[in-house]
Amino acid sequence: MNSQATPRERLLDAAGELFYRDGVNIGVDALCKAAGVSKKSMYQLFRSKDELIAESLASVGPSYQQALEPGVEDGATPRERILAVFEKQDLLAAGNEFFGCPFVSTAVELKNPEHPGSVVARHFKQRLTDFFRSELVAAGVDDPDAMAIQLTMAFDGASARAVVRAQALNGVGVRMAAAMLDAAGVRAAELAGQAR
Amino acid sequence: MNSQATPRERLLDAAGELFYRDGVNIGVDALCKAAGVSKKSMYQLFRSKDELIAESLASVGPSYQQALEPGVEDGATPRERILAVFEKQDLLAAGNEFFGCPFVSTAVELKNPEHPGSVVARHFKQRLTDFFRSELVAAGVDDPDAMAIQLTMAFDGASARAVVRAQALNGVGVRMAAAMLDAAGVRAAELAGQAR
DNA sequence: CACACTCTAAACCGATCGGTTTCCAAACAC
DNA sequence: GTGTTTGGAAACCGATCGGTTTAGAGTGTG
Repeated sequence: MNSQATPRERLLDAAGELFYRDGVNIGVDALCKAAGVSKKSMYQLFRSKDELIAESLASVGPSYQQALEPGVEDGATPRERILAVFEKQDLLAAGNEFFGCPFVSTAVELKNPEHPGSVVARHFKQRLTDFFRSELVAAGVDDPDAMAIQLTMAFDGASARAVVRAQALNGVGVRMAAAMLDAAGVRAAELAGQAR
Repeated sequence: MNSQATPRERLLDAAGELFYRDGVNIGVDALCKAAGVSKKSMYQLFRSKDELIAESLASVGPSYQQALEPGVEDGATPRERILAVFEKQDLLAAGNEFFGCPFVSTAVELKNPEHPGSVVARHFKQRLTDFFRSELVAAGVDDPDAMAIQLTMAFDGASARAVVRAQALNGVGVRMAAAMLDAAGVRAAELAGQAR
């Protein structure tokens, strides 16, 4: 295992997984047991369970983002780069370990928008919208702000569908995004922001 | 209050509200206290808390649906009837008592798709898709099934946005649905399934 | 060696969890 | 009147909640 990782790393890893899989209401005893860390250590490293929720969400955030967004070096078109996000979501949702977007799920479970975990969730959702927006600007669409918001909503709606139906998406998210890009004039053939 | 309602009705009402506002992890003690019903009565009326979750969700379902969907007698066009759903969602999300679609929230919190509450959630989400589909058929769109699914995802994505951002939607959901209808050729002027 | 530091294991705290039981008052039957 | 039923108040059950504390093993450093 990762027994040689520091207690903090083990806690953040276990928390990221268990809060996602079982919900934020899982007990700290089970959490510490899974992480192989004593409660004393946990409460030395984190002020409270709420803080651990927020920090673990912030720690899984970048990797979740990296799992969705294509790397900067990928020379694909904006359309392809945007659709790649929905294709990766399609893959994630097809697994039986999918419980929705961790940021949305956490915000939904916490209910309180001022909870530190909700603040982290808000931040990472904005980053996805920002990614869409920058690609849409490169594609030269008319209203990249509105379109980026709509793509984010399509993304979260697809997530919700996979959770509620407990089924794979089978491309419905990808096709929805593709239809939206079609309607906005972001064709497959055209290159990023360039004529011909 | 509704003290003259039966204990069952009081329980379902209180459960529908508290499970939504505080999450399904709220305790049965708090629930019974809010309903003015003893735990003994509750466990005579419902086999378990899980069953109460499912039955209360099923009991609020129709009213939530009725709050969103226009009545059958409303002589509006399919486009207007579909957009009316998003406009009512916009109103709901503007209130400070909005915590997302109760069906999606419950499914997300329960995690287990076989939980009776998850089954109820699945059922009511399908009914919204069915409503969209029947309107799209009336509007004569090419692929009403796919479009109904996409509108449902737009709806749930808008819900997620309102929750994560803890803000009103300010029409972003309505505009997204309108854009989708535009792209599908469901114009404001045309009447239901009739050539001019 | 002694000392300091970090860490786990586990007991402990009061509160609450889902669920059961006892007791008793009010409402009903006849 | 005497039953019977309904249902609320509250005690009770073992388990778990978030959080604190004690004890002691392990790992340095000097």
